[in-house]
Amino acid sequence: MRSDARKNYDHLLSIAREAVAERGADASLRDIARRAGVGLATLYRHFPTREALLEALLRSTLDELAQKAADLQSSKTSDEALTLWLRDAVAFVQGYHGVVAVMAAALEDADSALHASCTNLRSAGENLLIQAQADGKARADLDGIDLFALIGALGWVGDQPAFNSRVDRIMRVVADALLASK
Amino acid sequence: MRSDARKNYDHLLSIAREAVAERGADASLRDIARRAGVGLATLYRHFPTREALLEALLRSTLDELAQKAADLQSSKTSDEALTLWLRDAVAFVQGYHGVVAVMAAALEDADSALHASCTNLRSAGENLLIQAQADGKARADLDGIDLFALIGALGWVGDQPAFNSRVDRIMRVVADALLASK
DNA sequence: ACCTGAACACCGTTCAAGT
DNA sequence: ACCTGAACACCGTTCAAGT
Repeated sequence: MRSDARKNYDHLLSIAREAVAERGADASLRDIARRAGVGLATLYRHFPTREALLEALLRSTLDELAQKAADLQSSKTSDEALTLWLRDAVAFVQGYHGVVAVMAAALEDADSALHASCTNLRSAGENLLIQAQADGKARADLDGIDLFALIGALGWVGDQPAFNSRVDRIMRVVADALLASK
Repeated sequence: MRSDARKNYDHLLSIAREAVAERGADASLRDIARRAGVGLATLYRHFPTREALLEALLRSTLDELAQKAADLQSSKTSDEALTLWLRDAVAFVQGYHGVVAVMAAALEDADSALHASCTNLRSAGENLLIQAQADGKARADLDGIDLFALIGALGWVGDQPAFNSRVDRIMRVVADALLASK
């Protein structure tokens, strides 16, 4: 990449980070380009789709979250690991309004720029779930996608101003449900 | 209302019903007016806000759902009533993409056209929850707003194509969590 | 190789002008 | 009393033209 292009790329990404934190996953791309002082087509050149932009923004965080699952798995009991990771995953999802809907779509769309990161994340959570199930600590009738859906649902709850203050409590209810013996 | 106005009103409402069923709660108002063969300002005259349109669309269904809660309360045991009503509420929410986010906002906004219907619905569910709690059949650490949030969360799950097939299962998990003894 | 401005086809919302 | 068309300020996406 040419150095002027690199500079635009980095600057766009940092402006986009602010915009997505403020406005959520469907922040105006036009506005991001404008605030970055760059032509709109330049944004499209670097990030051909919204998913590509979000992927560049979130990849490292998503990878860390997946890594965290592996770490917990080797350092905690399976039920603790699942509970603690759920808390981390929900905390992440809370940080970016609406991003989890995009991630849910990416899970099914192999062409999405976010597909690999999301599949990786699903798989990381799935491993925790499987271990807890094998230990008889988690409900046997759920899989990794259900776990992803539950995290997404908690993200949605947190995105609603009316419910935002209740996320922690509702998350505990969900955690209890996951870890029920049924 | 003049008879030509009444005709426009009714026709707009029936077109809007189709559009919202197809496209969800943020269906294009412009498109609704166009399909109804009416000027856009005519739509705004009859329904000054999107909430006003949704209210006209959903009021009777929402009232029925609240009534259903009362019926179940007097005909079933408290835990059965809560489970059955949850199922109905989730089925409703599934029918209209994104509508539950608007309803969540309306719960907090006393000026919203949907405020009364949503408060009424929350209150109906709350009664079922309180009864079940009094019978020691439901978790004591949740209230009517939490119940509303859980229904909304299940609506969100159903709105994601990747998760849609899992709604019933996840709803059962939530129901079990609600009815846990904790 | 990279960038820009303008174009196209959409929105929601408001308002002056018509009957 | 009711309706319409046009205007305004936004979108996302694409593409010819510039350096």
